[in-house]
Amino acid sequence: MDRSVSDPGTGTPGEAPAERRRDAAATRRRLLDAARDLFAERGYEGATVRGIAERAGVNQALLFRYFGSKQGLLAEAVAEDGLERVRATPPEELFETALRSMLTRDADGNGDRSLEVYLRSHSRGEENAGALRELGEKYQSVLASLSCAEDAALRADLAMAWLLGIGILRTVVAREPLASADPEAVCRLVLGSLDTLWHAPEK
Amino acid sequence: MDRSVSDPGTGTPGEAPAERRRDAAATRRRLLDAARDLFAERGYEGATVRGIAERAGVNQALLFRYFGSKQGLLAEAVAEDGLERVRATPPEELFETALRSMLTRDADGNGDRSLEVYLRSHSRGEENAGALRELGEKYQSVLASLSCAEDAALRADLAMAWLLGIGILRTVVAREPLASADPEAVCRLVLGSLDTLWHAPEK
DNA sequence: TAGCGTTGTAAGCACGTGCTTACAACTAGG
DNA sequence: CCTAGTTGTAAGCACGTGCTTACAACGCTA
Repeated sequence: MDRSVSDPGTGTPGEAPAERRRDAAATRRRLLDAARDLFAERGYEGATVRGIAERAGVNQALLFRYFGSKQGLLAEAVAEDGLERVRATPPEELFETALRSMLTRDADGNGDRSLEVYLRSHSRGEENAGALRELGEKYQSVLASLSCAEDAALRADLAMAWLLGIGILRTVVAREPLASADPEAVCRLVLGSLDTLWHAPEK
Repeated sequence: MDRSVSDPGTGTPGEAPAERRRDAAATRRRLLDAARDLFAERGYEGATVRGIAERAGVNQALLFRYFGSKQGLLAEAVAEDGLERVRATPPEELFETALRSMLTRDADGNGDRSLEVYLRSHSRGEENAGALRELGEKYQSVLASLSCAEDAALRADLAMAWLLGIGILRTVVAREPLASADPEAVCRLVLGSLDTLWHAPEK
């Protein structure tokens, strides 16, 4: 994983590690970034290895050299981006953070696309379910901690379902008025209803 | 399959139109049914024309004779099943009806799969978005009539998002405990939170 | 500078896909 | 019975896919 590179000699010895013409670590990164974007935009099946390699500006054979398979690439991309956010966000903020990332178009290009990747990569049977399973379970356990009801896990699933559904309607169906709605307005509506979900009596 | 044949000619002349050995209308039906099921189970891209024809017990060339293309088949299947339900269900019952159909495994085989088809057929760009657009808009306009807020359409989108998200988590991710949860318990939680959604103040 | 492992490249393989075509088998109308 | 149109069938085409392989270009080390 760490494939770190040392200073090639004549390059500036400072922080900027002087562009190399042949840099395995750099092409790995480019592939990872391109994969994350394309998986989010077109789904796992819709994103082709040729497309990913092209967006990364890299020969497609290198994709298989560094990640073994398309699934391997997905697994590494999800593990890197998705799990990182879940780990770094306080539980009580996770839902709203994820919701906002779903609602914010990637104007500058970088938001967290991990949930979009998640929801669009479950297509083919259970082939790559393994890679996504861990991310889903992380979300579930964190969200479940927000309700003290006995069926907290079920409520967490329902919350995540809403997250994914909103993602679908926005990014793949492009449904109006949701797609262009003010994120604040959506947050207000969703978070209000979610409060009811968390605190509803057990039976 | 069973393609049993009765005697043509001497058959019962009553209402039952005596099975014919070559029956265009019947094979159209079989194709339509098989398509609805497979689109729901594997998604539009995951369902192959060969798979559909096989499940229907029909030569795949006939699929193209009767429906022109895979997209034509999808359009007709969605129009027949999905639109019919929206038209036949009272507005105030539509959400719960759809939710229950999402939560009820097709033990006997026939439930309404139109929403599953909807959520799993938006994959490739906007190719077949046309066929699905009408169904989505129908749901939206009916659900929007349940709230008298100015942003009723947005709230309808959010409600439908929840529906689709629950479908994803249940049928494609197979997430526990949601997948095996008691439909009644899920309905109670979701409908309660949805009530908050419909009646939340505008700002 | 010579050698050698690492990085990048081009071409292609095997397979699955949606769809077409040429033809046989059946049915209905005369 | 004969003929014409309808229904069913088998084979295949063109293309896109994930993945492999054989090879060239490069850069570090000795």
